[in-house]
Amino acid sequence: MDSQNIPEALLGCHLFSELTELQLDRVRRHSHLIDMVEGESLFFQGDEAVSFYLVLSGRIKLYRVSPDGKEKVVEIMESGATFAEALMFMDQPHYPVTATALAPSRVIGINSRDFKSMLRESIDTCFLLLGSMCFRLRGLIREIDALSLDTGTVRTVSYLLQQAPSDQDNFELQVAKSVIASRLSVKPETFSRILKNLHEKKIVSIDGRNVMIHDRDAMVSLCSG
Amino acid sequence: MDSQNIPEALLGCHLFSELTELQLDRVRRHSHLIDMVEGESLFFQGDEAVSFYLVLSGRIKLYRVSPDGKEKVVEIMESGATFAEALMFMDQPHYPVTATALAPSRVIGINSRDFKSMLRESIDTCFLLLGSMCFRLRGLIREIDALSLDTGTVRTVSYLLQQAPSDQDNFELQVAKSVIASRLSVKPETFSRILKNLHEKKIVSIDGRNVMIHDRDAMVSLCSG
DNA sequence: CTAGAAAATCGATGCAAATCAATATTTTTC
DNA sequence: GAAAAATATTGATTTGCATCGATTTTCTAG
Repeated sequence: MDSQNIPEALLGCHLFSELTELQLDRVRRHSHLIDMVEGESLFFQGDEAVSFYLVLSGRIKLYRVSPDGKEKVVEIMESGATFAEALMFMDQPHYPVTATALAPSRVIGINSRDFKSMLRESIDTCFLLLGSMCFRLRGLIREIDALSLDTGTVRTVSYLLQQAPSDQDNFELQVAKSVIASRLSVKPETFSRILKNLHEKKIVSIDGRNVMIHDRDAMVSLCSG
Repeated sequence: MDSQNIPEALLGCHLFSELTELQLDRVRRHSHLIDMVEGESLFFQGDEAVSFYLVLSGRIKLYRVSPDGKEKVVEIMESGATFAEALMFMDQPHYPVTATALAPSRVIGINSRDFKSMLRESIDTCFLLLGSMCFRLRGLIREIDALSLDTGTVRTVSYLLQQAPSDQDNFELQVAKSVIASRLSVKPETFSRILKNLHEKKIVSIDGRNVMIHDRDAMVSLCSG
């Protein structure tokens, strides 16, 4: 894929849906395609934020590292998702997280400065961006809720329910358990024990990355008290 | 204060600083002044979000209630702050928190729908709003950090440092300890014990709502590992 | 296919914070 | 200024999760 194809990829993305052909072309000229191998990092926490990103394929984990080296996965971005676009509006933007590929991935990097100047000509896109930031805010509030009011088990069950296709009880974990554990703010050992416990209670079956939900009702009731 | 004075109050607020006289006037016509007594609620979690708010005086706590009735204070809004403005950009906006006055308070409620339509004519205000949402996002990420990586003691010390005027070691807690405890996601009992512990270590003195910082360095080093 | 590395699991133990229960203190109200 | 109500503190106990160390299982590269 050469950069001529970037506009097509952009077309599929909500955020660019209100742009004119001319504007899209301008975005394209200030974008670059990046192929990443597993383990490769797009940027590190604290780096100056010059671009934001759209995931075309693969999976990128966004995580924070505390002063004493502990890491916490904030989010796992999949195909179609954009990230770091909110930073455009900060005075001195620095990435608040590190972005590392969990699998071979392809992303488009878009120059923030240029995109921002273009935003001035598309109030509709501005509104889309506001909408997506609002959505993200809501997600973070939920996360805070979960961290302060729920136990690790409840967070785990919510995660499984969220991952499970609503009409199917059998599915595969898309990322390593240790990554999920970090995402849920529990240690891998604890995560393992929680899954074992759910297994013993015949609520789910776990076989490697394969998950089988046996008792959805029990899971739902676990989440709501 | 009658509603003629609303524009003046608005002028002091960052969010309205880029509006023309005409636009400000339009905001005024779709705003209403609300006086609240302590304990009165502006809206409840789940209510349809028709307005956003600017605090003129007093103090408003924003908190979430879990299905089993536990409550968690997300934020305490003080004079000059706006809140719920992000919701404007949601499809079916419902307040994600309950807003209750902690003291007699005066707020301005601004109709979201109207303000949003006006935003279309002020891209600068749009950008301000994007900036403030970005700022809020950053705050929430920090909060998640603190909840998943820090202990209650660290969160407490951070809070005290944040509340303390930088040039003064003596200050007063502005809200009830139980509210602060909820804000920090610890039980009141635990908060009390943490303060006692800090006192025993001669790091702070606590006398009722009066706080005296003795060892700022110790506090800073507690926060960074 | 196999060796080495990485990830996941398991058992034992320790610690932070919640819970339950009782008392003390401050604030409000008449 | 006393009684009532709301807040805050203290003590004893339990719970959830982290930690550490040791295996076992799964992945991956040669």
